[in-house]
Amino acid sequence: MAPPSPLVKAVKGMNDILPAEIGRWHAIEGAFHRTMQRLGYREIRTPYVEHTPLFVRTIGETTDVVEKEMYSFVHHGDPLTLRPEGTAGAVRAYVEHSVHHHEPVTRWYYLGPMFRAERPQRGRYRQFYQVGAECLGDPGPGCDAEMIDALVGFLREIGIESPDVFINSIGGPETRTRYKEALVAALTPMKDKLSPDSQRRLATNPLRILDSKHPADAEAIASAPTILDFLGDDDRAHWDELRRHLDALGTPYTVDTKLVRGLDYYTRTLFEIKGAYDKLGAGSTLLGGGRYDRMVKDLGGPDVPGIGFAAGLERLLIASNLEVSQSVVDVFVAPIGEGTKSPALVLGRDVRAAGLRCEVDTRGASLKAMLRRANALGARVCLILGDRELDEGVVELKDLAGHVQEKVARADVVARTAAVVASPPPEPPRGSEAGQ
RNA sequence: GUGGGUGUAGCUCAGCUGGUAGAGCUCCGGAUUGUGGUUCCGGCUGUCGCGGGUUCGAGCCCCGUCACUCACCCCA
Repeated sequence: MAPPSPLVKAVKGMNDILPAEIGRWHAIEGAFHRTMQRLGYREIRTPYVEHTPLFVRTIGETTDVVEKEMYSFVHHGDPLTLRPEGTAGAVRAYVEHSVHHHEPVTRWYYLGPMFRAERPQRGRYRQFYQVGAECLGDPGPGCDAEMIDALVGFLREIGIESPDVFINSIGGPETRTRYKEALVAALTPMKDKLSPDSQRRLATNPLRILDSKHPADAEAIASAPTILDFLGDDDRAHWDELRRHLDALGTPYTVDTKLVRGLDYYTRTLFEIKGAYDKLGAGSTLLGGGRYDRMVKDLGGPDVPGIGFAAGLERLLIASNLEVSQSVVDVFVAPIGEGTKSPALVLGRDVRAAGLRCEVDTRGASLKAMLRRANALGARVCLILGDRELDEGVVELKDLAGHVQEKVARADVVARTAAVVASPPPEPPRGSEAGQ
């Protein structure tokens, strides 16, 4: 291997997605577009860079994301940050454009890169891609149930066998305050036994202790009070109705009273979907979301509730077993001889005008090399154009899957090529292995 | 940020109790002056991650460092 040169080395945690893999990305992104559009969501694209205080305010000052994972910098005196998640920017846009004046309910989805300076791991990168959506203006819980149900359908559609839904409610601010007090009261006596992280969180962010996987915390977590017991009447009614809707939709779920999130803006409904444990290892959370009824108002907007979710595309890619075609072109044009290059270019353009994908080889390579490349590109048809064919006004049309070749008049070539490309490939010759 | 594992050709990897590098795949060419995918033959690519140490001699042992990776933390 060449000596490592910083010039040709991607930044840690940021990687290239090469054309060989892009087909799978397109497949999942396409399924996501379709899923969300069927639900009446429209795509929004917000900047990758926002003012730092937007994230500090919405995500929370004491969260790990804000404390140590943001790519922040000062540009001409402005504190700016590469977005670590999508909700803050979407809500900022909602408020900035006074969208609530135009419509009572707003359904937006997005997809794109996010940035967090974490230690890279399987399905976890510093520049990573999320798909997500926000529904603003509907307090739920019908909206919540519909979103969860649709996401289960989406995951199944991209080949994730049995997604597991986990839900919880952390109520509103009053519920949370009362619960926090009770939790701190319950855990303080056993503070010495807690992990160092959890001891610190007892003061800063006690809810997060519930999420700890540290063995030292297991006992404390098991004995901790359950937030569902602290829900106020309204929160309780919201929670019960969510469960009724999910039952009506036939969406299986598990109540997980220990489910909390690392972002501070959530209220009431929280959900998480896991799956493909064998492929993802520790990071088997495919998707997470929840309600954030106070964020719009906190940012100076109207008192409008919201709910949203985000999923990591890299993880969906790992979890999904979608197979996609590796074919790059349908047709390959192979000119033989200098004088055939121009006619080959014209032929290629004519073929493309019929809607076919086509590469013209003007390297001047041998016919053998060109056919090899046609094969490697997954072309169905190779159009061979030499001086002989040019003189006769014909093209040799080779069906690479059928292993047959025919001489076709130049005027008929495009139509004939389209017909061959559209025809099913013949059965493999007997004696060859049955394909899987 | 913490802990473990791994760094040998473009890719996947072998390399014995230390004796100055190999296979398969890919790619290129030939067998077929103009016919792929199969077959046969041939060929290209390496500061063995980097730096230092031990040794007559290090891909192999020791130290450091960097990168990758897995787990923790956290999150999608």
